Amino acid sequence: MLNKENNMPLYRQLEELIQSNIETGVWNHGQLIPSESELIKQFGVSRTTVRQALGALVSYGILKREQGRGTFVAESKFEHPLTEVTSFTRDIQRKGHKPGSITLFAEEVVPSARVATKLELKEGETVIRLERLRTVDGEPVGLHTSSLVTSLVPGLDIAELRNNDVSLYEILLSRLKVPMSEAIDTLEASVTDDCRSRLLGVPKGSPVLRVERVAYLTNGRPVEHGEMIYNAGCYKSVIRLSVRQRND
Amino acid sequence: MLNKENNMPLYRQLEELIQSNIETGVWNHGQLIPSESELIKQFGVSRTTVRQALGALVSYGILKREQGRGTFVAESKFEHPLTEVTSFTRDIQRKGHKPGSITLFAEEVVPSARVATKLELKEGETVIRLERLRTVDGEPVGLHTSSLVTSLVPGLDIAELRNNDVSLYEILLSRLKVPMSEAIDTLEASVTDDCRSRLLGVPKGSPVLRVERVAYLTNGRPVEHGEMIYNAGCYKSVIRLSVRQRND
DNA sequence: TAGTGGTCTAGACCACACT
DNA sequence: GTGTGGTCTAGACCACTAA
Repeated sequence: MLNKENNMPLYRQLEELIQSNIETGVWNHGQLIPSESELIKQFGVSRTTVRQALGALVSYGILKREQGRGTFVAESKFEHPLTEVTSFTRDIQRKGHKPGSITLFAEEVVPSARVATKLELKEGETVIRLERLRTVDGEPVGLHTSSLVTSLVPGLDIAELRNNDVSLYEILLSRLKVPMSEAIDTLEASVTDDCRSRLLGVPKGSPVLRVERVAYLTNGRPVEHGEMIYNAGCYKSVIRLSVRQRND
Repeated sequence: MLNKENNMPLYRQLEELIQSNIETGVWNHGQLIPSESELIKQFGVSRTTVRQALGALVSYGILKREQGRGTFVAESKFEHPLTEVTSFTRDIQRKGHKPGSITLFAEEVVPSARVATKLELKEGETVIRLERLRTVDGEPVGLHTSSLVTSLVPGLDIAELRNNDVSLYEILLSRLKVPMSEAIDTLEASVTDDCRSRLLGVPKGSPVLRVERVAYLTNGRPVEHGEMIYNAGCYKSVIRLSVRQRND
């Protein structure tokens, strides 16, 4: 089951194993999973390791713990813990629809002042700019513009980005030397201009959800600036928030 | 420093102590804090306990750990980890502005079918409905409608809610017997209808950010349904997302 | 009363950063 | 090499749930 020689820590392996048991339906939503002591026996690891794996899955909203009762697979209500950065492709697939993409632009360019500031770029630094029309089941729903700091994604092939079937995030995560750690999204309501109305196939001035994103590496460097514009009728953003008990 | 007789677990006490050291400026943003072994000596607890406290603060975005270097107070870039439910009042105050509220409606009512479904109510159950116009520095920016499950907030005084200076979340957190654990927000772009345009002082059909929220107790019961409508020009929603490293 | 998760201890070895 | 955080073990006692 678990492999101590593997590079991946035991708790991480256990985490994925439990998650795959849920995804493949071995354990169903709302059901009790084996107790900590059973998992200890079954996988031959210590309680700390088991609890580290369970704790991570609880924080993702995949499991729920109840003292004295046991650990349960969370109800599907909390199935999509979208406090993680997700790829549009995966997100739409998970909802049972077919994501699509039409690349409008993919070049190495000098960024606008706004993007350069957000990405903390020095004079003369360039970005790889990718503009795509995103579709769901063939219908246009949004416009994505990504600017990647060229120097942080060495060897990224622009021709590869033009391929309409690639997931930008999967390429990014596999290519980056320093891993990505987090992103700040700013969401606001807006209305379409002339050009975007035509691309999205809606009347000029239609409401859209505009999301601006800056993604950071674990060393704190910004690596991507993104702008996502979604047709209001087609796309909502769902976020799971935690309530921190305060004593102040 | 830490009190073993206290009801609050040691790691939780340590967590608050570290946080207060940051808030009072004992440790500054970007600075190194004492190492784990120093904290062990200083507070007379085990490494597990120290790491549990530090781990929580890291997950809140308050601390950053770097292997081989140490643990740092996060830069202010990530100071506001808005993957937590926040009160409008606190949120605006933190940005250095003056929040305000005008109560439009506060009564115990039979909820709409939509709200009853979201709150998983049985036939005949009532909610306490609170409608407020929210202001920042005196200007109207949003409309908040909250429906609280009456049976879960016993002793909640409706007259108290009419007071324009109360923070609903502070009242809720202090009154609930079962603590609140999380909320699901759904954000979308929309446009104002006639009535809302007048209240917000914008032309009919102006873009607004519409947020629908369902808040849950730790036992999984929904306790609040909220609808927040913000003037697009005045309010953006900022979210910090984590990137989960996947190996699939 | 038996079993569960919640907290805590005192160790151990490793990978990594700095000097 | 020394010190840091990352992972892991083998215990312990407690609070809570359910039979």
